[in-house]
Amino acid sequence: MVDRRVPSRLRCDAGWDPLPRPAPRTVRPSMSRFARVFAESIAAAADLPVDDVLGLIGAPPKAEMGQLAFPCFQIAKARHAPPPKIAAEIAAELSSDAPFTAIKAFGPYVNAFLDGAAVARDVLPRVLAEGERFGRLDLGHGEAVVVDFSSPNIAKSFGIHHLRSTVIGHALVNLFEAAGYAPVGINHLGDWGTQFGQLLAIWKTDGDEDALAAGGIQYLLDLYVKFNTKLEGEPGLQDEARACFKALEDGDPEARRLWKLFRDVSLAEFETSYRRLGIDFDDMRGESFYEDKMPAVLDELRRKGLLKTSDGATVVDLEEHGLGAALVRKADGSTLYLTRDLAAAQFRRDTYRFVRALYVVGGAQALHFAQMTKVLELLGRDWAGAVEHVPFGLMRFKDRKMSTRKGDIIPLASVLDRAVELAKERIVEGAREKGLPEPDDVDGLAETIGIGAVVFSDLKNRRQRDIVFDWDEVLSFEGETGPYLQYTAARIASMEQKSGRPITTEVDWTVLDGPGELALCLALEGLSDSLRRAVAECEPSLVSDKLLEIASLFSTLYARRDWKVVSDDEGLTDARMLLAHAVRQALGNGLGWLGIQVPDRM
RNA sequence: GCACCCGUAGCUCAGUUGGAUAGAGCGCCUGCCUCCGGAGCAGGAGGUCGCAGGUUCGAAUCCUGCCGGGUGUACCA
Repeated sequence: MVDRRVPSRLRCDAGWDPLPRPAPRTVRPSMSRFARVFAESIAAAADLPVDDVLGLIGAPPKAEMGQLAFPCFQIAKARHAPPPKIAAEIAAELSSDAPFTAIKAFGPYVNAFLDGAAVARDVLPRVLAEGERFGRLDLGHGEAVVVDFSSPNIAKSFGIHHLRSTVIGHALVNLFEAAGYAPVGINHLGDWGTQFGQLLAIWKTDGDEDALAAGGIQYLLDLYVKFNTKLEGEPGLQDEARACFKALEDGDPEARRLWKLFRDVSLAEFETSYRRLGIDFDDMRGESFYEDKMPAVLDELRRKGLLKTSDGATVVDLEEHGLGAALVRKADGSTLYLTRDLAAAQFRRDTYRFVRALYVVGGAQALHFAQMTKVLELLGRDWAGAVEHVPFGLMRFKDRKMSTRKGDIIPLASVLDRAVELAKERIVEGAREKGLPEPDDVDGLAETIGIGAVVFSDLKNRRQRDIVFDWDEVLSFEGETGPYLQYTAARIASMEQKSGRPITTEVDWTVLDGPGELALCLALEGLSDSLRRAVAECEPSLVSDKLLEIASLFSTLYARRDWKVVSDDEGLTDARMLLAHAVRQALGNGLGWLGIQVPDRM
């Protein structure tokens, strides 16, 4: 079975070096187009390569110090002069033409002040024109990237611990799509393996098809727990399980029938959760699909002299690479998940011709993927470097230790249900308090908001961190949460409806030259850069951060007494409405990439 | 033992391709609904960036060694 999250207990004497990472995906953390203009003029003034300058440009700590900064320490050192002196000299040579209003030295830095009107005139029409395409990139040129994610075990319930792989993987699929790749979302279902034998073994004594039909996956889970309980007093049961799995492998009709039944029952429940999360896989092959493709892999390994026998088992010795021994066949002749993953990797390569193959799987399995990549390398696959484990931290639980063997899991559905329930209460309450009519589709809205909260609570964290599951945090709608972002967008949608004026770019840009508007336009401009970094690092939280920044900057403006979007001044209204609309567009696009819907009211 | 991940405010986390006085959210305290939706906004208190060295004009960021937590380390997946 392939449950990617279940801890493994392989043994390996030596440690291992992480494989060299594939070539860097990006060259520079490119900045806005304005940074480039700034860099070009500095490069000319100081006689330096533009790219070197661009790499050094950053943002000053405060808005009063401008929007772009160039530190002079390095050239000062090369030219044996004090940095402030160099900065002053460069600043003196630069003219502050548009889009800059001023360029001046601040100690050892040369800082540029951008013209808010010029920035707005540049950014906002693009947002309007590009609409849903705003922020997207063409880094991938339509090349295929396969993303293996979620990959739950059949016959076990879909727990909260599956959330991480599922939402991170889903976000990555969308992010790669937005960056111009052709992603293929793959759900590598754990529908094969020795644990199926356990289920079949306990079924013999305790199985009941009516109960299965009624209880669904919960019943299978109960059986699984029952097996483990019974095993303690009856060790022979393990052999029985092995025999059952053997029968399944050999095509015993009754075993196959039951296996298919278990599979269908489980899939039905998984589909419900996937549908709620808006996830649609491109490829749902289970491990069973690769059964007949493993002999070819083993054959090739043997032909290339990579196999060794060790204690009856067949292994690829990776000791010299610090990766221990990779087991590809057990002493009893049956295969392991490494063997299946090797067959699957080859199949994916043949089928999709990917340029990157991602595995969104917990960090606990780093060794497995390192071994897999190394074996592919030894087999001479020139695409081995494209195989990439995208690890994420463990989900732990606040109060208690969770044990799948005892059936002690929090079903994902119950977390979603609770979030949706709270969202519904909030909507109804909110409508009453504000004297607004209750929305037509309260349940649909609650679903969008509740699920948005759960999904974002995961995606705002950097992938590799372990996260502690905390109901209060996952179900929070305030602060840095999905509902906060949705709410910001919903308020704007509501204004657009009320104003009744069409969004236009025929506006007086000078009314948008305040520091708040400028910061906001630069944040909007930065959305695609967050996307660039997110796909380079397989890190959705980079987009989450940018969205929070955009929403927060807009909310600050919005809350000001002296800053109303809709006013008697039609010119001002049109300009601010365009800005607000751009914010809504950016939030909608970014949240969409993260797999979160945006309602137009809440 | 060895390897990998993590260690930043009371809590949850940004910041980690070296750059200016280390930033948010939650919680706590103070304000803000005659005015576009308060799921919001503003302000305050709160920090030896795990510890100790080192490199550097400059270190939360890079290097070394420790400490703490997590994970992995051959017939489960």
